[in-house]
Amino acid sequence: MRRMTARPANAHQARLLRLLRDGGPNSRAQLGDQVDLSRSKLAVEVDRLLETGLVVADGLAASRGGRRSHNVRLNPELRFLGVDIGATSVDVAVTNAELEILGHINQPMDVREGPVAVFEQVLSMAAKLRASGLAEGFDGAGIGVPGPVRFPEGVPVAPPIMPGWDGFPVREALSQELGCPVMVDNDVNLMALGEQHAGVARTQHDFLVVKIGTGIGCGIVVGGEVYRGTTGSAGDIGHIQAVPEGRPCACGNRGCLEAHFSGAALARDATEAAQQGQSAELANRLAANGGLSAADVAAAAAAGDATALDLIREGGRSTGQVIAGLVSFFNPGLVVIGGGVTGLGHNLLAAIRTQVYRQSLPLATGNLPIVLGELGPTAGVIGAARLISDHLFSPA
Amino acid sequence: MRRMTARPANAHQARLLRLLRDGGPNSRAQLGDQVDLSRSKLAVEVDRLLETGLVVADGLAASRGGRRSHNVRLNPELRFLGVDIGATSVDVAVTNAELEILGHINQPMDVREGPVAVFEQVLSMAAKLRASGLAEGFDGAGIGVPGPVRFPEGVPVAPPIMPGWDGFPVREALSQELGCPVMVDNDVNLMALGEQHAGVARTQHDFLVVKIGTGIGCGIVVGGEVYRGTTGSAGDIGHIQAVPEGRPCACGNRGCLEAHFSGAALARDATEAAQQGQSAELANRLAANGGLSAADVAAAAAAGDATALDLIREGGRSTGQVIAGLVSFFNPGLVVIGGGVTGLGHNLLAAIRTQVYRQSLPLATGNLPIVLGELGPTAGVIGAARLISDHLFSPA
DNA sequence: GAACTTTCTCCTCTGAGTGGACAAAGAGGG
DNA sequence: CCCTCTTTGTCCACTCAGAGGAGAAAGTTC
Repeated sequence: MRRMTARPANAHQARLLRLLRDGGPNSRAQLGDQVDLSRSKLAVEVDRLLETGLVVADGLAASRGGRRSHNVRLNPELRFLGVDIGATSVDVAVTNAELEILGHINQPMDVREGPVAVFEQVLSMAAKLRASGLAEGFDGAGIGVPGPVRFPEGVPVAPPIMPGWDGFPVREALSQELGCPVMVDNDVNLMALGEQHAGVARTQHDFLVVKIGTGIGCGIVVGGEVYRGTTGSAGDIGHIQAVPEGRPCACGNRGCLEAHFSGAALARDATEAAQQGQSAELANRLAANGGLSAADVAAAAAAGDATALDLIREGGRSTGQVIAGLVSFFNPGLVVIGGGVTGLGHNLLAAIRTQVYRQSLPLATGNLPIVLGELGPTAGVIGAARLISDHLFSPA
Repeated sequence: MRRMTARPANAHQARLLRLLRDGGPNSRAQLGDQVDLSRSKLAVEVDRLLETGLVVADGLAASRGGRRSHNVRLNPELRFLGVDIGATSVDVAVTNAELEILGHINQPMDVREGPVAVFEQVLSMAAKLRASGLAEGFDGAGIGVPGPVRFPEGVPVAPPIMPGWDGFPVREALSQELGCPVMVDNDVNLMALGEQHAGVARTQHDFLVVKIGTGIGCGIVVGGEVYRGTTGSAGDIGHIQAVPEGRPCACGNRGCLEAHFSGAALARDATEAAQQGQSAELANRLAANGGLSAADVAAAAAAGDATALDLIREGGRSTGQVIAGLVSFFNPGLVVIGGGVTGLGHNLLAAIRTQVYRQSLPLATGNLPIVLGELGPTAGVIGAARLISDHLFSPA
């Protein structure tokens, strides 16, 4: 199949495409209710979209008491590629234009191997999805990387945990390989977009998404739009001081949040505790696996291990301490906790909530939900698809 | 004079009014260069604005090598009232439509006396300005209060330092009294608007303004617009923890920034130091004035008093600690320090800078100016005038 | 089968906006 | 002083987006 290259010609068409993306097949009449255009003008724009092939007829809908309506929908052959590069694994997924996941692969990986090796892996994963018949090609791709990005150019800048990626033209390179438009963003921002599109943040305009994985980052959404900051490093909260004179951090300071609580820090602390004989449960797991991960701590806590629970509570306290400051400052309508450590579940959440509600003022916390993300590992790839579709479904 | 009641009829007219506000008198040709409209359309809109009386002809400009242009300008008889209510004083100013201050009064006051008493004072100050011939009436007024505001309604909510104001219909009441449109906002947000309009932040889109006065607050500007948060309490950073297990705060917690550094905290610490004989300089001033203020500390530091300097440095360190976190999170392009304690000047600034540059990552601080506000006590009233003019100069 | 609903199309009308022609007013050179 | 060039401002004809109404098409309900 030839890939679509058409783009909406004006703001109305862009608006219609997004409505069809978010609301599925729709009749002209239903679209008209949402879009504040006369029926005649609406018909003209829909017809033009049909001509471009971005939108296709989708049969007759059931009657609502009168003439049955002719539905239209986004072309079901459109395909987006969503890529979420983490510190230690990659997610690649194919979606249709309505951002439904048609196929999803996760593989372990190490970003520190550099862009060339990682790209090869991503492309072979994409090829695999294509070979399985899910897509003949891609109309657009979104990709998230675990570090700051100069967004307009789609280039990582000074990423601490991904040496070798600084200045690598991710957007340009991937666009060449795939032959389609590409947008690049920070992985946390994509997670925020994902939760906004299909998760817990669907109705929110101003919210935060705190992703606790190998590192810690925060996605910021202001007025429904992702806020990226002046140099693309907004939300980089891993190095905010959580514990004065605390543990030394790779950044050179002491007491950074990331040094006290993150997938890596938790594994380290659990290993120490096991080695010092503080927990038989953790020691057993250490012996069995030759190492400990956040998942081991979660399992131990679930099994009632007090040491594991303490580690989680202490981490939640540090995290809550930092989030409390952000809540006072930003006054969000929602805080979403996500990332690898969400396996720690409600123990973690409870510790964070306690700290935030204690430290922030009532006006800011009064009606503030603090919840776990709803989409788990798919948040990133859905956000990636959303990113590129927002780009493509905007006036040329 | 009859007050203007006209409003721009469309976005073009609003745009033109703002250009004239920010750029002063202008010819049609110059306006056309900035506005991306054909000369014919532009002429039509300018003519309509002339008809409303919002804009008036302003004679001929010098030739630029051809026919001389007919300048137009905002009606020079338009008057805005800017009111900045602080914790311990009020500023009231009159501006023209170009937001130039024509008259400015400052008087001591105590917000805790409640809205009725404060309103009376504000109205008598406004009457005084009017009586001096600066205005025959007001076309709009902006007013700032030292606490969170439900912005759309113009009503303070749960303001900690201003009991009695909770839910008081400031906008409605002032509008009735003055007979003109009124907008209400947090005093810190107005300071940010002021510095954006006429101060150090003129070219910035994303920046923070930290106001250190009786309390501490932060104005947040995102994409050129003030961000107010979900419940209007965004920027309320006074109760972020700066010192773990630090001084008890009125809010019930310990170690809040405001408990360690603010006009009130500084006066308290200086008094303690003086009483304990740590500083002869401060003790002298205490004896002379019967009390100490931030200004005394500034004077003592300027005179070389080591204790005063230490107090300032320590306060700057705490403030810098909190700002460092905000910088990591928000990645602003500029941080402005303002409010009463800016009298402490460069000693304070240096301490803040040191702490921020040490604690935040290079990508966020690399090109980040941290500067004192440029407008001093006029920032608030200019911001107030800007607030109402933004409101009036937007499509009806 | 009649009356009422809903959907969609077609046609006419309005008003925003463009762009070109032209007039007005000045600068500068020979 | 006159001619040419430049800039500014006005007028007018033309295009196109969009609104809104009439009416056809297709169903439902009684």
